[in-house]
Amino acid sequence: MVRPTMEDVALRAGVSRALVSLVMRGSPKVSEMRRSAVLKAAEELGYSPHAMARSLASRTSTVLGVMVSDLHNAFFAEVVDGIDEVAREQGFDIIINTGGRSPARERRALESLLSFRPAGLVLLSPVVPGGAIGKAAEQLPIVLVARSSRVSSVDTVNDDGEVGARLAVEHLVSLGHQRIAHLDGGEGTQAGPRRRGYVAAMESFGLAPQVVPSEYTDAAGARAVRSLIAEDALPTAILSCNDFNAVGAISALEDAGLRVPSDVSVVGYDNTSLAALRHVSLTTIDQPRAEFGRLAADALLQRVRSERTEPVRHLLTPSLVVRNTTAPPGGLR
Amino acid sequence: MVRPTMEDVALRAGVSRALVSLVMRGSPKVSEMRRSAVLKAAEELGYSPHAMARSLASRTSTVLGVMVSDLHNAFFAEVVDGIDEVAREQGFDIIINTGGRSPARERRALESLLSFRPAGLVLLSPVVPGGAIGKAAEQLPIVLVARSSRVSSVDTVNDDGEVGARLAVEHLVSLGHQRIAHLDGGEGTQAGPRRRGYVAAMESFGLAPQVVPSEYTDAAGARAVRSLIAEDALPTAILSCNDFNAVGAISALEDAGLRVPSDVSVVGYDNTSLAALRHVSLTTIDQPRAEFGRLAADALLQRVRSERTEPVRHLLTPSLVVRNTTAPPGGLR
DNA sequence: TTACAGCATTGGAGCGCTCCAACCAATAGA
DNA sequence: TCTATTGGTTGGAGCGCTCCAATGCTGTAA
Repeated sequence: MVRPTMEDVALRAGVSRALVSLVMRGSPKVSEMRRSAVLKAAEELGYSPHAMARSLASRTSTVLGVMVSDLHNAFFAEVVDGIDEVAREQGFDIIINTGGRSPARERRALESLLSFRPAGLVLLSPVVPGGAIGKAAEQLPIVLVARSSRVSSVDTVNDDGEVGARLAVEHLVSLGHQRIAHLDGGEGTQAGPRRRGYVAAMESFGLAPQVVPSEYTDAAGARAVRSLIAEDALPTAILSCNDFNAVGAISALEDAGLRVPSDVSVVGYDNTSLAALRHVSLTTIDQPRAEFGRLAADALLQRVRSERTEPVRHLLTPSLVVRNTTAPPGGLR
Repeated sequence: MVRPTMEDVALRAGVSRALVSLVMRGSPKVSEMRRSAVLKAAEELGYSPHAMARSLASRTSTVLGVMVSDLHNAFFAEVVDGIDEVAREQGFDIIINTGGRSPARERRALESLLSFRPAGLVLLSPVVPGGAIGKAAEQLPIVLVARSSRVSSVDTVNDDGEVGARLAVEHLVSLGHQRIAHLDGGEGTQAGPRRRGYVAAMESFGLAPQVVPSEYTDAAGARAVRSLIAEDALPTAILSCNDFNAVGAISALEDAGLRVPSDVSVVGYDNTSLAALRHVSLTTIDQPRAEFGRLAADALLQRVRSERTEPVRHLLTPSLVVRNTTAPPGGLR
């Protein structure tokens, strides 16, 4: 249960502690003979450097902290993959902590992450108030993903929800739809841009927008569709605020004896793994998630290396993924 | 960008560094007067303790490392929730790292986690060879979740796949099914117990087991069903190795013009959020995931506090969740 | 009065490492 | 021959903290 230290390795290799340190950091000014002797001793003892002592002594860190607001959402997993890829390439490690969607828990996660004095922090769709982020940003570089900020010391990476919604509308219009409703995400992150993009796109085609209040869950999607049916206001196509909502909408449509896509077309948003299941096969808007992560890590590392001080605002363009829930409206066939 | 140290707080509060340390650790032997003076100074300076320096000096850690083999799988998110809950209660923090399902990456993640010298480690369904785990177990307490081990210094928490499979078979038999096939998980973790439980349960009812090779994906489930149809060997009920496989199976059945559950019943395994979607509404086997996490954290903390040395092997009992993909076989109605 | 607890407080050593100035050949230049 | 130069190596200080033995106090018993 007790790990060997540099001192032990030095003793065994018959050199000084400082020399072991040089070898461990891959310094070029060590003779081949000593280097191999040190490496051998380290191997035999099962030595590996103590990251904390190292970071304490060097007053630097090779760790990037990542706070994931919700581990249950696979969206973030892919962003983390992107971050990890870039961090690894540049010799950084990442540690993750989760906020469980609750501001209090998130705050604690942030504190915990900060107590490790990482080189920088990526916050994935955080729900803590902006003030807390601004305060943390005084201590280290911070990048926000899927959340905007006006703080100039903070970089942001987001998808362009307006473009995504427009893509969906254009797709539906090109299929011949004119009555297209939007099941709105309400307070949810990114619901605003998606709604605005939908309304703008509809108006640009001279069509009347129909925004239906809803939420980011399948139950909410189903509820919204039932209310549309009850009011006899069912359109020929639906643009949901996300994939879960879309799946709920589809199931309510089917319950009502309607068929997707022959009677009603449905488009989701996010291209979650759910959408790709053949049983669902949902037409949806894809966001380049891994790219989010890569750009976030790049931006962060630039700040860490003090290569840049002006903020960066990445706005990535989403793309349309056509599957089997969209078709021309029934009347046109 | 520079955080204040204990020295700064001590200076401002007009006390010694050691006294600040006592206050920060909530020692009872500090006069109320000094305590509030220190707290006030800390507050004003925005001081928070340096976790690494603390752990270096105290030769202890209040951090638990968690390695998640696959962040994309929501299964682990709930286990992490359970770990987090218990750790927090007992004054520990957790840091997460991910192995991305690849042994090489996982090894690196393990190294990275170890370099922080955490008090202990929870490995969620790791794919690294047992040797690496055993070696790490010489350095700190380790608990394995969703993976078994014979190493006596390692605790394990698993679900009883045999019981789960039996529950599914019993449910189907009670509905009147006699021809029940199992779409097998092959090499996947926990596929073995599930298969054994299925075979044993079938035999205990005097029924002939029908094990069909498959995998833990929806595409594999669909493929397996198509091959059953092609061979004219379709049973009246299917027990899939997991939920994804089940959803794939359902979609292939529907493609073939069969209806679920009136023509064929399908049971999944894992009770993922997918299964709960109304569009899917899958009968499945639920594992107490958060409980996995809680037990794992408890076991780990016992070891950390040296309260126990003999290994613990938790085997949790799963339960059946009946939804809308199972019904009596068509012939009986 | 002295002695002795008991309590709050403090300085110093040390955790495992990095960094720096100093050092020591061995070789090169004059 | 003497002085520089260079490449390799080393001891010591110090990162922010904890822990411990020692210190100064007050209050109480002898």
